[in-house]
Amino acid sequence: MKSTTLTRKQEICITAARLFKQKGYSAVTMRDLAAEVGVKAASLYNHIASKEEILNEVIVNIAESFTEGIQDIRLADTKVAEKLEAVIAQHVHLTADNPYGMASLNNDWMHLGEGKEKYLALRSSYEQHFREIIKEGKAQNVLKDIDEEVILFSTLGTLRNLYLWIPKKADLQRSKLIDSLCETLLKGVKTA
Amino acid sequence: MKSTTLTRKQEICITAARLFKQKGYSAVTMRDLAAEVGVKAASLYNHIASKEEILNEVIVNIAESFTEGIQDIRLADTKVAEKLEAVIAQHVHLTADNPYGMASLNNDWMHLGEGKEKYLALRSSYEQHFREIIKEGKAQNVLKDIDEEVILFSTLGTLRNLYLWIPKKADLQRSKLIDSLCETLLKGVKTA
DNA sequence: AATATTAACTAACAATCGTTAGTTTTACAT
DNA sequence: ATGTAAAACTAACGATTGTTAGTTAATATT
Repeated sequence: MKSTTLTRKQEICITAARLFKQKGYSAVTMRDLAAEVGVKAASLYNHIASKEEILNEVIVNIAESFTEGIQDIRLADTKVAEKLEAVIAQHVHLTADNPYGMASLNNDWMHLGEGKEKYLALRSSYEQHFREIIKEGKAQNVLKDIDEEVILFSTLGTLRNLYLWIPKKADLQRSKLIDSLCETLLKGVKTA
Repeated sequence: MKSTTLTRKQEICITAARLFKQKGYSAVTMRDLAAEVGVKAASLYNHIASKEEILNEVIVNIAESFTEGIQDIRLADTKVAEKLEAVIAQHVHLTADNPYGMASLNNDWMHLGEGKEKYLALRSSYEQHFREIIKEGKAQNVLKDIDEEVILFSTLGTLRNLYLWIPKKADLQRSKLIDSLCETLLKGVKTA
């Protein structure tokens, strides 16, 4: 049943993510969502088990992409500087592909039920991989001797907010954006 | 009636901000809030007019502090580099003084009713002042020729997330944090 | 001590919430 | 054409929402 056209369930989840970004998970009712899909609320339950399952669907997939991606980057046989650029590039790409989902991931993860532990584990793992790359950079003297946590959260802080302005700057090409972010985010922490 | 001890209304708003950070405005019920204050839900209405008024109280005050602050910074008779550092320092101070309120400001402003326009105007004004400082910096060749919007949102992205990790790093002194952030955020965009 | 004000309480309201049950329509394979 | 399964519908449920009404206890003022 793999198809190029969207499953109804996928359509529901994509629409839900867009609404979640606008008002937050708790403020979006199943009737809101149904109206946006063009259907009555009860009909949604032919495709999904609960409101919470939608949130899971929206968040966990992205979280997995991020964590798997940064793991590959970290283990790759490349220089630290390239790894850092690759992390930034991954953030731009995944965010541009799904800015609404990123909003949910950032703001509504606490409303996950069963999946919350899994999400938190993925996020923790992501941050740990990032930290290790930074440590490697400092050990090789590629990065300045700035507090690791400051580097980590300063960089992540910017990257996690990408979802807020990538949609506004549709004209801004990804490659240009990645270059600018590398310049802005990395020049302050690199030694050379 | 000015007093050093907290008004009951202030206590309610402070408690509310803490809950809003944990679960978001929509997911916090008046009964949740009342229980946390140690009172029944109906009693809250002896001090506040509505749930929405609490959100207004929480958000608009901070937004005003930010906008007034950056206006003073911009108009001050100091070098651009010092202005940028002052902006970062203000963010650290206001966030450390009220991390819960900052969370509401970032995530729940869309649930403002009557006060939403005012908030949006304040935010727009804040960003405009920031942009002007950046323009000044580029004109004086203090800042590199990077897209203004990238500089603005990259820096703001980090600063707006401060509320998430300042509470976790209580040991990290403000002055040290400000120095690290100036180094991390500004070295990438400054010419020298 | 008597009075007025503040702030707590109980009880309940209308509205809306996520969700379920039961039924009808739609679409497709035979 | 007929039968079957997917997906839409209407109606309603119990729970919870923000809020109001009416009342009582505590505090301050006279």
